[in-house]
Amino acid sequence: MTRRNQHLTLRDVSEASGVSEMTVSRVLRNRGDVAAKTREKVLEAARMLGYVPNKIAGALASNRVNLVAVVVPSLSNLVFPEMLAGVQEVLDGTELQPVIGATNYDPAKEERTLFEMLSWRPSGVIVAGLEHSDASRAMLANCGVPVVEVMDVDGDPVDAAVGISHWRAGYQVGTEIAARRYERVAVLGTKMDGDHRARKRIEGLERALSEAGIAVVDQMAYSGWSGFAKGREMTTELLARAPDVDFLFYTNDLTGAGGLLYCLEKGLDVGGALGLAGFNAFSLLDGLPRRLATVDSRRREAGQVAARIISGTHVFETEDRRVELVPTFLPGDTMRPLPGAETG
Amino acid sequence: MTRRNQHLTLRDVSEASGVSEMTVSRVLRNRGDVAAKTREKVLEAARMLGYVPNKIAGALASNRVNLVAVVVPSLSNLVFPEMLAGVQEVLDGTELQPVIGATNYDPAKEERTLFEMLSWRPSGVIVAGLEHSDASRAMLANCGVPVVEVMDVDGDPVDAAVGISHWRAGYQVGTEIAARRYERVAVLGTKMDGDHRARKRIEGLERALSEAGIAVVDQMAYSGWSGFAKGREMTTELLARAPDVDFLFYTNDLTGAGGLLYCLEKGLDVGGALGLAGFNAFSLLDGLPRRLATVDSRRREAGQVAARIISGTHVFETEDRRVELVPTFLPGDTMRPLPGAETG
DNA sequence: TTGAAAGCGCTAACAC
DNA sequence: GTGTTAGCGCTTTCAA
Repeated sequence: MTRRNQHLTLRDVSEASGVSEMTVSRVLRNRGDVAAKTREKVLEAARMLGYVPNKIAGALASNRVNLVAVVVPSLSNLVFPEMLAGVQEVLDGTELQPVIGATNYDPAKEERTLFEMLSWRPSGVIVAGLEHSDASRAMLANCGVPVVEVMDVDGDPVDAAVGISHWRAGYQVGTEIAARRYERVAVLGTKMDGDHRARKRIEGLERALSEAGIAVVDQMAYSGWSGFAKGREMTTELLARAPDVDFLFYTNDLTGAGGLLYCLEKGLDVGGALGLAGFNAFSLLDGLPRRLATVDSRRREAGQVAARIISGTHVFETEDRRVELVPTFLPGDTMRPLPGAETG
Repeated sequence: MTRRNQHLTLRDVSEASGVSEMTVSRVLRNRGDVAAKTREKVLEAARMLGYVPNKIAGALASNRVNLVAVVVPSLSNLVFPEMLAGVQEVLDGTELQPVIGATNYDPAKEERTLFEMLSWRPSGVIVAGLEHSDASRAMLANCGVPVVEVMDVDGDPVDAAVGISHWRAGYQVGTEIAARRYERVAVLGTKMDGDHRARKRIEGLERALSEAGIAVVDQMAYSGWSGFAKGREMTTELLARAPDVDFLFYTNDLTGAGGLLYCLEKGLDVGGALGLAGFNAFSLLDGLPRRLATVDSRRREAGQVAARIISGTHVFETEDRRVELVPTFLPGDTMRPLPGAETG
């Protein structure tokens, strides 16, 4: 063996089939006109040998890479896999392939991941959020391919942006709370610096409440991972120190569900005197004892649209390459009815 | 502009710094001896220009690719992101980068994804499960890099395998059920053909039960996505048609949690006359009204070990390149105590 | 310590 | 319809 490595090359297929490398290449890419008989010979040889093309060489020669870089903070938070599912769904109908990287909510890690991915010269970049380091923004601005910032539109996109406005979603929840005459609202959120979307939701909520003359009477943040237990803990603690609150807004459905379970156990009048709301509309949670009020943040669609933008099949309606999706408020069973609404 | 594309090349950096391309390359890779002054000039020029190296050309020239292909059935099922977290955690300490692909539990899609990924000549492959099409197995066997099949060891690995034995995990649950004198067990599982691990758990469970002379009195499978609602539905239906069952085994914690909530609402004697168990030990669910009996399937560790195998830092104890992790049974509060056990 | 030449495996462009 | 030639941007190798 004098071969540099164990991989087969076009040349091997060429020799095995008695067809020139170039024609072999054409067959394997379904390009140009190749005689049916030649094609057969080539495919047969390739199959027999178990030839796997070398995309690296192909990409270098053609200056085309069918990879789309997708950068998310985390895969453990379900919202990101759900967005990715939307991306994959759309890209599956194209030649493009997603390459996924996680940053752990760390801007420096994001910067490194982007650099690494851009050095593979992808055909597009999808990145969660609008907040990035200056260096990251510079890379994105200069990478020469479409860049879509997803799951948020509150800010200044480098190129395109797709998602809901978390600020407005929070604002809407605030108006719904106010309309239902809740008056002493507490916010149970996250301590994570990197979670800009949760922060924006809270800001929107606070604005709506303050416009309605309602106070946020208490606020609590946790660090670490979201789960039922965290929602329980926070709720226990919060109700202990502010027993007169009448509404609990959780920035996340999972902690909200934990809080809901806790409140039900304690026999609190959930959906009546005490209102509860989460955020994200995780379908996983359908089937809780009560449907938690929540907001569908439309992350799957965000992924779909982002993928369409990258693949060039999206038509922008506005000229600023921003696609604002409309979040859906779902009152569930944990907020009292609007005053004046009919009751069955 | 006569440039083919907008990307900067080593040559640009070379010209800007007045240093040969070769030396620029050395500086940018921290290779060989370069005078401190030269190094400075080069780094300065690269930074000023915003040079991003072209890994495609680099990989072709060096025949080295720092990518690890990771192929999983789904990202929506939390077990896979959790395994991926383990992979990422370990690879973060190396030069290697994971590239993730999802197959949607479809062997044909898996085959295509593997082919696609292998054509990028990764340094290693991590793939979930031991069941693959013949073509997939052939590709894996011949790809010339380490291949780790994760999250299962019941079968014949192509190369290395890391994970728990789902059969034995199921068997263990069965012995725990038998030891607690439950006698009429029902299994609530999945219809998905591709979910071999769930199937193996059920088989192990059935074996343990039959050895103990216990019948599986009913079985039910759902299709589609796992969530609380599915657990509720199945439980409702099952208890209607087999009201005398005394144990419900769910192949999945999420459906198990739905069932648990349902049974509690109905006032059933959960943890006493009626036993319940799920599988996977999702920490997200800590904080349910009762801790659901479950089994930790150690998927994060599986990812970690797989990544260590790929990066060459794992030392095998046996010679068959199989690492069997031991699942942990967690009785929670939904199974009655062992007979003869002390009660507080 | 630095540079020049050759070539990685493929495809674009053009010739036949 | 098929083959030939050149070269993608980098790294390996060897020479200075």
